Amino acid sequence: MNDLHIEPLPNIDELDEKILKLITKNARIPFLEVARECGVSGAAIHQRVQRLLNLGVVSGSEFIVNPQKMGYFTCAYMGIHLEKAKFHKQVVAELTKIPEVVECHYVTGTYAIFIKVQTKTNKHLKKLIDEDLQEIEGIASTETFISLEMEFKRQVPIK
Amino acid sequence: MNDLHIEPLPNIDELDEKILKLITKNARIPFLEVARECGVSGAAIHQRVQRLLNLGVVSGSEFIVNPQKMGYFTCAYMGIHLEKAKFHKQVVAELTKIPEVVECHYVTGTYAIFIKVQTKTNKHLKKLIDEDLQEIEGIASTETFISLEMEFKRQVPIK
DNA sequence: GCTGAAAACATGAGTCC
DNA sequence: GGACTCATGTTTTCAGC
Repeated sequence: MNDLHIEPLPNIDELDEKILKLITKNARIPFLEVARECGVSGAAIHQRVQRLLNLGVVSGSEFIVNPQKMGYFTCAYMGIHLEKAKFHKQVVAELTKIPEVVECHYVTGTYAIFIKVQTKTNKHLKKLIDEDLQEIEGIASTETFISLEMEFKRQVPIK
Repeated sequence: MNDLHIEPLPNIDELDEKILKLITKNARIPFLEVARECGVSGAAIHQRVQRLLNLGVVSGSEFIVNPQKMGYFTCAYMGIHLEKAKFHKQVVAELTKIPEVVECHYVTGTYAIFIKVQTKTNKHLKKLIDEDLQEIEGIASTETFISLEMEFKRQVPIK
């Protein structure tokens, strides 16, 4: 995001929506199955998906890892206070280097930065806070909200 | 999660890790390509992925929608205070019905519930707060952190 | 922007260590 | 148990409309 232009939204027709609904639930669904549902050829689906990728409407596909099965049992959100706003960029650069930080947002309000972390245990989280986060130059303080359970997670509504 | 047992972690060997690294970045990568990278047959990859699915190590696959391209320009995190803890379940049930609420966590600390919302505009967010959230029985108050920019997002580290 | 056909790939069954 | 081969159906590409 190096410019402030507002680009017009891509035209998404009903066929695109139908395709999106299917492929956002299962990235490896056979395109022929999508094609049959939509009453067009498999190649048409392939072209549409390619177009949606080119437009940036979909940014790719992922297999979703279950953190718990990988031994990451603690999930937490953290609000970060900075000493000065100008530290923002370098703090984000440092946060990027910590693999347990899985999400990072520039926010307004009480905090300057908001992150999501996944650690193996609560002890691991404590270590991350004390040894990694508090050592980053520019971070004044942090506040932690431990997620005891993720109730649900989904994507933006498609019409 | 209806029981409190701690299950042993699945055994993930180096081949599994190599596979995970590839398919979590691109769910539609040809398994034969993965196979070539790993020096095994395509069927072996297919079997391994199937096993990882059965074990729950991966919970499926998704094409990732870019909210901005769908006209959802405002992203916010919200902390929710409840009048009483016992309202928890019914509040979550109500939140589930609001499609703009894309994530919902049961948390400890300042808030009882923590959510992520995607709305088209700030005005849409205001409307959501005033007309939807504040109307839910059991919600005492909410606090909003608007994300001005998502700096990064990734999955749990795979070794 | 869609179709149809050909080459590359995914998937499942059966087989061999 | 885990990987291989083979057969069938799917994805992907591209010429043609």
